[in-house]
Amino acid sequence: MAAPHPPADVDPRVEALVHDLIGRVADKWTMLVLEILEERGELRFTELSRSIGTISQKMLTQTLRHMERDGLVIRTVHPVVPPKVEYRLTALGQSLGAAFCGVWIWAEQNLAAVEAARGTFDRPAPSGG
Amino acid sequence: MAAPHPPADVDPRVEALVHDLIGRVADKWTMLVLEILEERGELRFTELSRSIGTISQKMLTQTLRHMERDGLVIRTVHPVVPPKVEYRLTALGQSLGAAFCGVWIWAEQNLAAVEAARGTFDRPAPSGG
DNA sequence: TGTCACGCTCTCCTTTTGGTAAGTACAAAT
DNA sequence: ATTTGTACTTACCAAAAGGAGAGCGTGACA
Repeated sequence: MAAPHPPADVDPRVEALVHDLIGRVADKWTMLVLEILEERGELRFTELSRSIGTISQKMLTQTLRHMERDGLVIRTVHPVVPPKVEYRLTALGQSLGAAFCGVWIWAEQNLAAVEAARGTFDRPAPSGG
Repeated sequence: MAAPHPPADVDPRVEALVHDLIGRVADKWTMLVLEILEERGELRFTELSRSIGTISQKMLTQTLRHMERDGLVIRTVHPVVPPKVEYRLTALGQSLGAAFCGVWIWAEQNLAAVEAARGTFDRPAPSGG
């Protein structure tokens, strides 16, 4: 009998690596960049920056570098002045975007439920008085 | 016609809330707890702690409290001594676990690809010399 | 009497995260 | 000569994350 959901890791080394990878990839900024690039195709640095809205240059650069290193995005530098650099997803990046799709959908569908739960939790304990 | 992947948010407020929720829920420890509770059902605090292995008491408590607040886990306190507290997923927690399933699978399937990409990226730039 | 177990909670400390602001290179426009 | 625009990079600083370890309450057990 297999586990119902995650295909049970037989190898603990693999499990550790997967956990590590998840920790790296399940990052707020990474997920945002992934989503935007998936929707809009190829974008320049500042376009990306404006699309996200709240990210600092530093974090965007850092996030994009990590994603490039992990093989999720392709960085194309056009040797012009002023500089022009474009980013787009690799096939790997697209597949990760697709994998996260379920989480986006979950978040959209269950936003109200989470907020309701928080409301209940935060309310001063009704101790039947 | 729906968008191919993430069902395009019409409402920017919803989008912002979703981003916030994602940021909260796509946390390393949350994902680990979710996975373990999904696989093993109801567990006590120390069982959970041992299952994860590398988490500190402080972080486990904190993670579980957040998850409880968000309606992802149920915390059952048995009034015995020494204390006995059990945690299990709510339906909401289970659905989130299912949503993350795709990400676990992606990580398992693409671990090698990511490592290969890193190797290439980290290698001293081959400048055709 | 003393120890142990459990599930915290608290304090102290280090590491990491992330924002702001300034600097850089250079061509075209003014 | 000065300004503008792009895509960074660096230095500095504040806040948050997160680990280590002590303390707590208390009943069973030695």
